[in-house]
Amino acid sequence: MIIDMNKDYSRTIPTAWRDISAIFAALGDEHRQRILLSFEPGERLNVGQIAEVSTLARSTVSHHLKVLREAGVLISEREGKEIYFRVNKTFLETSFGRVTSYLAAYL
Amino acid sequence: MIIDMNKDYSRTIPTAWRDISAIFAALGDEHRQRILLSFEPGERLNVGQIAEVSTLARSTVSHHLKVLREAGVLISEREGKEIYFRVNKTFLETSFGRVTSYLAAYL
DNA sequence: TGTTCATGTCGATAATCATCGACATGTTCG
DNA sequence: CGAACATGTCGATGATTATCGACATGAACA
Repeated sequence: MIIDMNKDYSRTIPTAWRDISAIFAALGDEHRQRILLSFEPGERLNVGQIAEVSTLARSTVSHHLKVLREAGVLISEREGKEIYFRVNKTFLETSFGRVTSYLAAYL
Repeated sequence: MIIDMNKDYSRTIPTAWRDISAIFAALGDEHRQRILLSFEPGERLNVGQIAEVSTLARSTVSHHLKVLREAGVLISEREGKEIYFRVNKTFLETSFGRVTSYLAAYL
């Protein structure tokens, strides 16, 4: 049974890292961290609310929210005129869990 | 007793996120991910060995290793002419652990 | 000491990303 | 339908980062 061969740099990134790499990239930015951390447990915030407490222009916040959503960190759902964001806690937990397991087993 | 006030964007990033934000930034890059993943458990690699399996110039690899070292992901130790890198597994485990705990408690 | 080898650093250029205001889209409601 | 509002998108500009080759540093060893 073949396990991941290390040493060959061009091999595919292991499954455990697929999701997490987008998360890393998304959360490598401080503005996006602050956006994530501005959520309270179970809370939903719309773009206006997030932009309001931010120091950035609304369109810039919108951009960061897109990055966070595409990485799976946040989930968006339209509600009338507004679009509410919430933390994808389950996804984050399983992703970090997978990475922690991979770390323990293979690094 | 005051806990972290959310909603105020300019507040300081919580302690659990201090270390991890540099890790996120460091591991947001695919080249740096591949470097990390090229280590086998307990293995130590020198710059030449890492550069050899990489597609990048040696000086570029050196740059990425610096980023990884400054983020605490890798530890370097000189041994004669060579400088060996190894994964800072303990640091990564505790950092990911803290984030997982914070995630469970506050998001 | 001087040569060789491994690595770090520097400076220039290229590539990527962040930021903004203006405009487009889509929703509500009169 | 048309006005008002919330959000997304676009294009331009500025800022940050990646990348490389050339050179500097530091260790081993004849």
